Amino acid sequence: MLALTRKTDYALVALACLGKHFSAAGTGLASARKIASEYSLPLPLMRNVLKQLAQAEIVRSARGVRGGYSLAVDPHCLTVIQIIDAMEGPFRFAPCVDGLPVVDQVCPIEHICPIREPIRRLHSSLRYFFGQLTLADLLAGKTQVMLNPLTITNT
Amino acid sequence: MLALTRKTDYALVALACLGKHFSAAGTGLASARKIASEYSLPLPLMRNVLKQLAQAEIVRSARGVRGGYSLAVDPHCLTVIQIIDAMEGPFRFAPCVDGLPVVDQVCPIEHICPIREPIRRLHSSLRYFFGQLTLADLLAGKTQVMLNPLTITNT
DNA sequence: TGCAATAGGACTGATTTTATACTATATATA
DNA sequence: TATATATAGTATAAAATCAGTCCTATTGCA
Repeated sequence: MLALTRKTDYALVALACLGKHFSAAGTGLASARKIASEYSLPLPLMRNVLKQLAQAEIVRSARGVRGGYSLAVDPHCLTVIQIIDAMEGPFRFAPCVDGLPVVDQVCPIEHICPIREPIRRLHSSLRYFFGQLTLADLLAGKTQVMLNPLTITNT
Repeated sequence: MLALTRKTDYALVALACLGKHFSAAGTGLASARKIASEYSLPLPLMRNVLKQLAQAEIVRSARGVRGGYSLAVDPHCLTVIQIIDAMEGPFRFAPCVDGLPVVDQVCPIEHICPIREPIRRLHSSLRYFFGQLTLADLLAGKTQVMLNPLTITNT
């Protein structure tokens, strides 16, 4: 299904929450419990999501009683593709897209596949698009993100 | 996972195959067996894929000995979103996107969700993008499809 | 120093995707 | 008209992914 998973969804919520209170001083610590309750999301799930984001070094974690998570990077530098990659594994538009971890193996019919090139281009375009889009863009409430009417040029 | 399923992948291959031989006269009949063997894809799968495309009236079917499938619509009019919708159910960028069949129910926190609006906009943008993109675009080997550098306008 | 609150890691159950099989129906052709 | 070949529909099994739970380790604080 060409859709984000629920975990990625939760990750965006959590990061949006942490991002709101972000400053250069590195403030904005919040526990999984706090975030989950603030948005009425299941706590165990939110825990897993934040753990995964910590492993990807998108958030920093602090253990212990007054522990929690905080953004490890500036929201202007954190792109949606990084978040997707962290939560779902490397983004791929289709099963057959080349790039690091191809699902099974190399496509056995790549030399005659009629959709290989178009798929490859769409993959690149989408990856570029989500690689440009930052958490800060999402956070700016008045931000209108738009894909321009697509350009089709004969080259 | 933000990716097309394998079935959609196969559907694109099949449609590309049928589209190559498309003409106003409505030629280009090919059986599931022929398409599967031409691209070394599992026959039972290709059967299911074509059945689904037939139910969505994207291809026409002809039973019997010299039967098979042919495109039911001009490749210039068949959009990628139609193909995705037919194979995977209505496209949605995230689980929480509104539009017809929301996954479970209405989002219980929509009034405070920090990512609702951005997600909604991305969903619309992507849907528009894939709704503009036709099979003919994919088929034209020299077609370069590009998302323009995204535009962020403060409104 | 014990307790309560926190993150970390491993594990399990549920859902979706992928793939196959079987039966029924239609149809061209020998 | 018998037969071979095709789609239509339905059911089901296997695999992969996703969603959710449980237990352990760490740490601040009374």
